[in-house]
Amino acid sequence: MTVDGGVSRPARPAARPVGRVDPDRIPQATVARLAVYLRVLTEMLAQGVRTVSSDVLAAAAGVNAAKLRKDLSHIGSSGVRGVGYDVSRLTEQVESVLGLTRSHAVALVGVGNLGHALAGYGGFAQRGFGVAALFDVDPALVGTTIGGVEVLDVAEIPRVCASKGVTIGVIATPAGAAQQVCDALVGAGVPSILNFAPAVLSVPTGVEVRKVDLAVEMQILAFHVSRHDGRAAADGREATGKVFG
Amino acid sequence: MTVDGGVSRPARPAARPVGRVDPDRIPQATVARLAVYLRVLTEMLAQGVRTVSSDVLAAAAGVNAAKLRKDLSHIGSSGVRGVGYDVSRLTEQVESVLGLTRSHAVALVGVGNLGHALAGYGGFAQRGFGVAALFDVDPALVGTTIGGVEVLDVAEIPRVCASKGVTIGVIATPAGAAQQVCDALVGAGVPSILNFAPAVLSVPTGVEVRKVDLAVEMQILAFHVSRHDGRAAADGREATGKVFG
DNA sequence: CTCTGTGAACCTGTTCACAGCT
DNA sequence: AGCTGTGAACAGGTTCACAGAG
Repeated sequence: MTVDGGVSRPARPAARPVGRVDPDRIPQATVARLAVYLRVLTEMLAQGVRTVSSDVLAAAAGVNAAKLRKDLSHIGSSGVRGVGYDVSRLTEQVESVLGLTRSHAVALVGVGNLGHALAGYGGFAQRGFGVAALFDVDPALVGTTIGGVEVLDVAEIPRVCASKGVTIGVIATPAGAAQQVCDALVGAGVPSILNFAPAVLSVPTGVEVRKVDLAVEMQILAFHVSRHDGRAAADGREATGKVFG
Repeated sequence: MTVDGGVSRPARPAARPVGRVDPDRIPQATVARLAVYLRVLTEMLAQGVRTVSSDVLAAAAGVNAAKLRKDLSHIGSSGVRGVGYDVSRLTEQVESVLGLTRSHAVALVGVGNLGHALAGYGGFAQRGFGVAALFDVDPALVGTTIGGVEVLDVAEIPRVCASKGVTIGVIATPAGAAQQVCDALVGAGVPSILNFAPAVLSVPTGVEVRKVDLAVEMQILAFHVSRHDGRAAADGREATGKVFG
C-alpha cells in the first residue's frame, strides 16, 4: 500500500487563495482516483467517445458511480444532467487539477536492478514526466547511459536537481541509503518523492513522500491467502462472478 | 498508491471459524501496517533488542503510538505494562497473522523491462516468497532463464500454476494483456494477484487484487507539486525546517 | 512511576437516495 | 424520460485520554 506522506495542512484558512477550485479541499482519496479516471478518459478520447455517463465511466474505472460523481464534484466538474460528461472537457479538467498541464522533471536515484527498469519504463515518459537525471553511487554505473540519460554520481544531486528544477525524486536504492538520498533531494528543493526502498523516510513538513513497497504488498496478499484458504471450504469455490454489487 | 482490490466481505458471520484471533476482524489498514512493523521488528531482533515500547516501535515505523497499540490489540498482542513488547514474541505473532509461517509460491507473468527486474529483485526471495514460475508470450524470452527459473509460455499458466500450487500471481505485462493473464491465473486457482499493469482487473469474488501503478503515483505527486508551488510564495520557501507551529 | 489496552470522540471517506436540471 | 449533484446517513479508521497493570 501506500503510506501517506507528511504534507502539512494549513492550521487555519489564513486567507485562502481562492481560485476556481481550492485544491486543499480535494480529498486524498479522490486525487488518487482522478489519475485512474484520467487513464480511462484518455482511452475513450482515443476511441472517439464524445460523452460518457457516470455509470459507464465508473464501471470502466472500477469504482461505484456515486463515488465517481462525488469525486468529480470536488473538482467543480460540470456534467450535463440527462446526458453525462463531455469526455474532452472532463479530460482537460482532470489534467489541470492534477497539475499535468506543466511538465515535471524527474530524478531517479539508484539504477540497480529495479532502478534500471524504472528508467526505461514507459510510465515516466508519459504525461510530461521526463527523466531529467539519473544517479548512483556505484562507480561502475556512473558514466553509463540509460535511455539517453547519463548516470551521475550521487554527490551531484544537489547541484543537478537544483539547476534542472527537479520536482519529483524517485528513490530506488537499497534501504540503507534511502534516508541519505532523501535528504539530498529535499536539500536540493525537490518537493515530492516516490520511494521504492523498504525504509521509512523522514522529511520536513511540506515535502510529500509516497511509498511503493513490494515486500509489504506481498505480505498483505499472504494474509489474504490465509483467509482464502480458511474460507474455501465454506464457500465452495465459485469460478467467475460479479466483482462488486 | 495503491488501489484497494476487490475482496468480498462475507455478508454474514456464517459460523465464524473462531481461533485465537479472528482475521476477519483485523482492519485492512492494520494489515498493511503490520508488514511495516514486521520489518522494523526484524531489524531490532538482528540488533539484539529484546524489548520495545510502543513509542519507540511506532517512531521507527513512522506511525503514531496509539495507532500502533490499537493495531497490535487487533492481533491479540500482549505487551507488558510499564515495560513494552517482547520483540521476539511480537515478531512471531505478526508473522503468524500475516500468514508468513508457510511459504508462498509466486508466479510472475511478463518478464519484460519491469518483470525482469522484479524476478531478480530481493523482495521476492525474502520471507518465503519463492518465485515458482515465470511466464511470457514473447518466443524470444520463453526458454531463457532468470535467477535460475526458466521462462515458460503463458499457455502453460493453468497447468503449471495448478501443479505448483501457486498462491500469488504477479502481473507485469502491458495493460492490454493484463485481464487475460489475470483470468488464466484465477482459473488456475491463484487466490491473490499483484498487478503492475495500468489496467483495472475484474476478478470473481474471493480473489484479492492489489495494484501498484507507477503512473498513478506520479500523478498524485504532480498534484502535490502544484500545491507546493502555490504555497511557496506565501511561505517564503524555507529549505529545511518547520513550516508552521 | 512507566507503559499498555481501550472506550469514546472525532474525522475522513463511502454510500444512499432523491431533488432538480435538461 | 435520463442523469447529475448533493445532503444526510453510514462505515471505517484515527486520535485522544485515561483506567489500570506491573
